[in-house]
Amino acid sequence: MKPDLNTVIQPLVVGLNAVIFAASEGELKVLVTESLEGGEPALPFGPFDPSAHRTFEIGLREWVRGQTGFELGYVEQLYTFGDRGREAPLAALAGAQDARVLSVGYLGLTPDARPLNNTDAHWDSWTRFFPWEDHRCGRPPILTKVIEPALRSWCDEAAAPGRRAARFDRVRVTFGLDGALWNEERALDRYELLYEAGLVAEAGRDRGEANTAPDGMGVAMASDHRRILATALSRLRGKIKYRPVVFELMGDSFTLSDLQRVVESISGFPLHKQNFRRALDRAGFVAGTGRVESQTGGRPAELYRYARENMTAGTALGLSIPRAKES
Amino acid sequence: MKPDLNTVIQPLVVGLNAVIFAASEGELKVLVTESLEGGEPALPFGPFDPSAHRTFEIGLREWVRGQTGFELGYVEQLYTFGDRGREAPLAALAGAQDARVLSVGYLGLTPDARPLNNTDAHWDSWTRFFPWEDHRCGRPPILTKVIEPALRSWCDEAAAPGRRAARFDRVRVTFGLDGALWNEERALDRYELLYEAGLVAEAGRDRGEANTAPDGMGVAMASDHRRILATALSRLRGKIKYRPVVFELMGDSFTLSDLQRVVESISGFPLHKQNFRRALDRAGFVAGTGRVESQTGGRPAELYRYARENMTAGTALGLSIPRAKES
DNA sequence: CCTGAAATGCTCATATCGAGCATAAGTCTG
DNA sequence: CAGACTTATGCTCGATATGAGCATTTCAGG
Repeated sequence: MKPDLNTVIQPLVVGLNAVIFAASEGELKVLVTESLEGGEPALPFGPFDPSAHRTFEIGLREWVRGQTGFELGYVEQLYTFGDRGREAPLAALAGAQDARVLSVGYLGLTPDARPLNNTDAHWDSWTRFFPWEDHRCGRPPILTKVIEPALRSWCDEAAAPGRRAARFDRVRVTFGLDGALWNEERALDRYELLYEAGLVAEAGRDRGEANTAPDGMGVAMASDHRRILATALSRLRGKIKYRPVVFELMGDSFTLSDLQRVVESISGFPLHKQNFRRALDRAGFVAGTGRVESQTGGRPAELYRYARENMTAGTALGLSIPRAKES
Repeated sequence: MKPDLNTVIQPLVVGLNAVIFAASEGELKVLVTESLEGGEPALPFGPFDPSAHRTFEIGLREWVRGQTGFELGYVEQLYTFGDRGREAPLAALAGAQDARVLSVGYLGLTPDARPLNNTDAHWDSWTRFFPWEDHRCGRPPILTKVIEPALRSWCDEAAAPGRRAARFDRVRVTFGLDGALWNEERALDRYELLYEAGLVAEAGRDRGEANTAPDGMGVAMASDHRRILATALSRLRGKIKYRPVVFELMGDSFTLSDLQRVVESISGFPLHKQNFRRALDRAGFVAGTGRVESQTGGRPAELYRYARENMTAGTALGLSIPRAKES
């Protein structure tokens, strides 16, 4: 159990992958770049330069500032991805075919999706990549029409009856079939299951086989970037429930409906408006500014701001997400 | 925003640090090794060999199996630690002074703390490293007598009044002073704050300065291992609330009091026995076996087992932790 | 001025939580 | 061997939170 470090100095490439979220017009957007060869959109990737950066986080912030000109608010490490096989496209691109690529994934939040200059990156709604995760207007048809039947037959493909049952149980819980509840935080599990079942384009691509993914299963991303994005979405969906991180996505002042729309866009579910407000009220997260926003189409809404000063009271630290009835 | 991988091929050393928890006699134990030079206990460290292991997790499981002879149940990635400065002790030991050491921290759970053969590792209660985190017999005296006064004067040391207030707010929330609640999941925040305030021995050591830590502040660990352990404890404390991971620490059958003692040992708080049982009941986590355990000192307790089959029902996936009244 | 749209205020049944009382079934002690 | 002690287990009760929906307010536009 003694460290034996000499044996592990190897060609390793370490980079940072950032999932940077912003909100604009009540939609959660993610920063993606379309420039990579192969035509697949990718997450921004930044080299980690050990000699220049004392910590990952400092490296990330600096690189984002340099590339996009804006400052990241909240930053959190997601996961370190190091499976063999994931590196092929990137390593080849860098002329380092034999290197193993590790990437440390980070989640970053920033208040507004300001236009980006001098880059090939742009803001894109996450729903483009995970259409089955957006239940704001009811259960997405793709779930019922395509995914469920495909997953059920994937279960039946398993050889042993025991494995069939195990597969089905997993499908049942992750996708909320047959009475189980859909848990929005399981976005990563769902993506991984779809990948295993060959229902997303990356599955065939990574094995060098034909694409078995049905239409409408969202846009594939380079390397394992869609998995990283799913990790970020799952993390964010969980996090907003016990930390007031949504406010990192809001501007200085916002209406409660704005805030609700952003939370709905994150969680992928419609919320019960009155109960959402009651929960906000109880938590003391927001304070009215007195000013109003009149461009609402109805009664003007009061503008609120994040009540940072109340945050130290520290009873409840998260948002409650009171789901509205289905559909 | 294009990847520029050539610049990042550098002397990087990547290893795995495992925080392996087990429960014995109702106490949460962690696997530590005392063999490193310097005399400080350390977490088990395993090299990550990219050519041998397809994924981190496979590498970790194999290495733990080889070193200790037991199988890890639940495994979860914690965090990737890569701050400059953390590597000095390890890198020097490996004769690679100029290398940057990254380590991917993992949390592993295993049912029983079986004796270890052929290693210098042993099981140790986590309370040895974080005495201020154990509130099972009331608020630890060290908090009131040593930590609180020291932190308050650390706040006063700040130059600007604004910084003083900011420091104090942070102390207040993390340590639950002046009406704020103690949140057991903030174990990492508390350790980091104590480190910043120079109240743990690692703080002075890492800066090459004199030790300013008071007595009774727990045992220091090599490198940043105590921080990694704090990360693991925080993660585990959070996790048991929304995933039934405690059962990975229990044997095949156990009494409800056994289970409660383990949860109390993890969370560091006494639980309300009846409410704990009610919550277990509602969740359907356990099923009676009919057998009883008579060595309880009182009325014999029924032996229960983890009801894995109910887990797929999937309404509530975590344990509720009904705290008992303070002291 | 009337109507539609959204914001905001309030009520009610139900589920959950924290706390404590009561009873059961063993061991230990004199 | 009875009574004390210890731990397990069952049950109740009030306070609080949650899900759902009704009612009212306040604007823009015709």
